[in-house]
Amino acid sequence: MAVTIKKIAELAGVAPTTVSLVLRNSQKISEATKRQVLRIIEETDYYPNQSGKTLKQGRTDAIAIISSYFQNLFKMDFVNGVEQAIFPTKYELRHYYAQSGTEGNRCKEILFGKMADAVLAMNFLPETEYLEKMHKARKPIVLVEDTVKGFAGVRLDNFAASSLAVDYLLKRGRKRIAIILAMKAYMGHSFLDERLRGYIAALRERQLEYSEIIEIPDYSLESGHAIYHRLQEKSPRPDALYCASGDITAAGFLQEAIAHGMQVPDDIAVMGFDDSIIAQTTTLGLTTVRQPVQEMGRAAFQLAVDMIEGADPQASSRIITFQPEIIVRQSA
Amino acid sequence: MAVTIKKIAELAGVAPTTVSLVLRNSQKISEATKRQVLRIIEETDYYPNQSGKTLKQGRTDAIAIISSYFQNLFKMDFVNGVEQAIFPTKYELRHYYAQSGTEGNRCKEILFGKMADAVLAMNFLPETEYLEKMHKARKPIVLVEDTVKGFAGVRLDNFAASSLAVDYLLKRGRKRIAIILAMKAYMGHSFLDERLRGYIAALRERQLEYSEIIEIPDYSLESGHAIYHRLQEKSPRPDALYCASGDITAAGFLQEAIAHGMQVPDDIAVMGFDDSIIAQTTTLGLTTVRQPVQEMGRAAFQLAVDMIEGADPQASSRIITFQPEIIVRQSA
DNA sequence: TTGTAGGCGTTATCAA
DNA sequence: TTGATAACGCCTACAA
Repeated sequence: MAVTIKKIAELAGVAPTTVSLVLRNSQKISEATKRQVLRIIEETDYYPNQSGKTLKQGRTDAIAIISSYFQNLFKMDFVNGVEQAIFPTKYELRHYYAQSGTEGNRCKEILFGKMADAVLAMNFLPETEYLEKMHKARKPIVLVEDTVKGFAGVRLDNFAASSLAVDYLLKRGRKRIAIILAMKAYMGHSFLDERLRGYIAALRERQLEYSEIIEIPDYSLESGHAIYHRLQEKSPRPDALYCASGDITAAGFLQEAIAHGMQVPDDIAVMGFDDSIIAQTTTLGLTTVRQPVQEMGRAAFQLAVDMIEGADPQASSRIITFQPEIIVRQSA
Repeated sequence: MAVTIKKIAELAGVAPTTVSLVLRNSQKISEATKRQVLRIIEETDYYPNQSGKTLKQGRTDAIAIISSYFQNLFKMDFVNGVEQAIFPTKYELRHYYAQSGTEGNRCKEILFGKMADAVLAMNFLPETEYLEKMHKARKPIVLVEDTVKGFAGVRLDNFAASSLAVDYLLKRGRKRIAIILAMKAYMGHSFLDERLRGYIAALRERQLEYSEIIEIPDYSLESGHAIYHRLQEKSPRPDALYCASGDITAAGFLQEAIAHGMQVPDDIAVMGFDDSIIAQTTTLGLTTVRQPVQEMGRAAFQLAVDMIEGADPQASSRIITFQPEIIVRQSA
């Protein structure tokens, strides 16, 4: 049998209430009693049972992060940010995986089943109907990357990101800029559509005629390799590659292009997206569009807390937009 | 007020017990009643409160992962493995951060406070006294990377890893092999000591006279850059670098060395450690010593479950050792 | 300053 | 096949 508050009370010759108050360092308890009780607690390795507490208080002091993939670099950086922010607080982080398509249901399970006080929804977009229901039930949910007007979320200004990238490449004297997109763009991820629209708008604004959209199946290294071969079909060939599909694909392209004797950036300039650790460690430094992912994680956590604690009635519909930034290295 | 099992019972015109049985799909309940109850559950968005369940059952069905850093690539891959293994089970994963030095206490808090049924202890080594106490209390704890005889853990055969690396480099005709180590090696991480001992033993066995230990403060990219400059002081210079400090430092060295016109691997061969995503994405492919980190994560989870469920009395002292493997790319 | 009592939502036991 | 009751460990009134 585990040590409970009752046993501590018994051993210390006080009532359970007293122990409870001591644990929360109440002013109402005399120093002598406190010392006595704390000694017993120390000796018996007593730690309060969290379920009892949770059940009574009706809250878990936990934040859930739900995603339909296990781990990738974006998530790693994001979680890193969340953990930094969460550590000094009373909250803890719980990770839940949800198979693609079942995420909305998982959210309900977690929030209604009191498995967490708030949810950070990564990389998927629950139907608006769901979101409405959550709002009505006052269940805090923060959307990450893909956001919906009227619901809390953190996002990058992906439109601006593409403008930045195009402008930078033009300034570097490039004339034929191709954009690389992962197919997923067409599977309901509005933030990827936004990158495409930003690219098109930027070209139009600058009155450029050349445009080229290269689609790859996913944002893997292999898809990056494939870009090199896809390029051989194109005429005229682009002189710059804007890998809106992420740093990994850019790194993959670099490997294949350089292995085939291409000069980067002279023959072709290459820009990545994200500024993940990959962009920092490619042998030829990768110029990239940076998203402040850790900050986004911290902000998402803060937003969740604001919703939980209800301090700020605006929080539940606040969308925090982060600005991208070009990190210049050698590849462009 | 949230929907509870009582309310469902009331709406369905049955007793709470019945609802509980329906939820667990008991054979004892008639199909008609089941259907009726399930309809109500569906309609009301009822999900069982986990704290109630936990409190009653005395278990959380959660596994905790505790570490004294937020996220890095090893942890990312490891967690990935754990999540793959955990998903199809009833368990869930909770992440806890513990400030360096406070990890043991955090373990107690988590296990005695019923915050999780088992702990995966990453990257730190609780004192043996602590471990004994946990054993006595039958609290499952699995050590990751650094293990202690008599207590459950997963580890890499780091000694063999160094032998493999040295042998590979010798076979490639290298004569002067230096090992790179992060200072942390001397802060109580036996698995890093083991890499050093493996290196020394391998050199001795092959009767090589040259040996060189280069210490860097940490396993960051910048420390990798610094290696290049440290090399300038050495005479004779090594013709091979075994970065036991990890892929990131190897990638850093590659950047700096190539930027300064060195030829890799002709002037100097470079081997990384881990085979993280970094090793795959350096522009010049990084030859490296692979640890099967995801498998280690899966194994750690399984070991934890075996301990929780008590199916295998040996589990609580089982150490699972994984074998390293050389992944050949271009840098060595 | 400390103690008593009741209930949070669930499940296990036993009875019907 | 279903229902009543008690209990898990804690916290919050309220009483002493």
